[in-house]
Amino acid sequence: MAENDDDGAAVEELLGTRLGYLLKHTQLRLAEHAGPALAPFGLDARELAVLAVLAAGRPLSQLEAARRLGVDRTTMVALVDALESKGLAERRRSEEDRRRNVVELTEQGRQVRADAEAAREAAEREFLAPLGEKDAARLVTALRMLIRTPNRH
Amino acid sequence: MAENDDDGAAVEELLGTRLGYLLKHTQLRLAEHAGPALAPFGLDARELAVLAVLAAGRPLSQLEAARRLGVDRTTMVALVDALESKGLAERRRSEEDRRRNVVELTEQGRQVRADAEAAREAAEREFLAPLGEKDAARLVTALRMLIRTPNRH
DNA sequence: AGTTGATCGTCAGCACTGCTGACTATCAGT
DNA sequence: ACTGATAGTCAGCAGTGCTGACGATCAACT
Repeated sequence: MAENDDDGAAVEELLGTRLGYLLKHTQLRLAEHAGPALAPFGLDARELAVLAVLAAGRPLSQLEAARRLGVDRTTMVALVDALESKGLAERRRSEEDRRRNVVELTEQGRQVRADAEAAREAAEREFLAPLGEKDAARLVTALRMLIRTPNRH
Repeated sequence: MAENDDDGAAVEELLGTRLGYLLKHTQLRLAEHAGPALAPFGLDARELAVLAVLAAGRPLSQLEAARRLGVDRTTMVALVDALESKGLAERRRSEEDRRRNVVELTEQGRQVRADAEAAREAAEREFLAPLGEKDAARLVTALRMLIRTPNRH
């Protein structure tokens, strides 16, 4: 082959410092890893995140849940649709403000959430394992900081 | 407001350990930051990555370029279309293997690539600044390792 | 009461990305 | 010449994320 040895190394050097590339492919790898872990529960990561937000405190309206997840309110419609059709959550008209749909987990939803969360955590730990505990923690901290830091244009 | 103080803190604790959430939102923040930096060149990050791969070594076929970037070959068609229409790259039928389109940068392409790369690097440095040099380097190393590590299912 | 402006949920529709499948042209081996 | 594989192209589909519109509802003001 004319394909010499530069393939791996060159790509490494070219793209290995591109933050966008690194983030994107890390995400892809994580999805490959975590997807199968959640499949048995009939959930994907986004749906599980919604369950987690709903299970956290007092019942939330769709918009509140959307804001906490950083998704659009129109996206949340489909998300809640999915959870409702799976019997994991229920919409209920708010009595105080009848514009709002209060979304609450069903008993099954609570159960599935707990089990799926455990599976997700295990999958993430496994995914991060090659870094070692200290570096894994540093990675999480770093990402959190980058997200929180306001954009100074 | 009934919205108490739990908002920020609760989300932090709930989602701040979700690797998928962190990666996704870090990417969003980066895009917000780097997008404007590349806009003056009429490029987005993906197109610039293609330019970088093409400028790296000997001329590549579309498929080779696609493989190095980790994109689909059908996606590369549109990517090269865009670069060609901007006068930054040119397709040329390979003489050795007439199935292949060798893609080469134009002089303008080389120029734009160099300038845009500098802008991208500056934007990324700025984006990573809150971490400090050491932690920024650690982040890059960690992501690289996660990508390279084979998925052990 | 009536009016106005905002908010929440919903839907239709658009854009972008990433894929599959089919097709043509070409190559390599038989 | 025949076969199987490969490169590029295109049409089409699915997922995601948005905008714009709409009806219902609320809050404030007249």
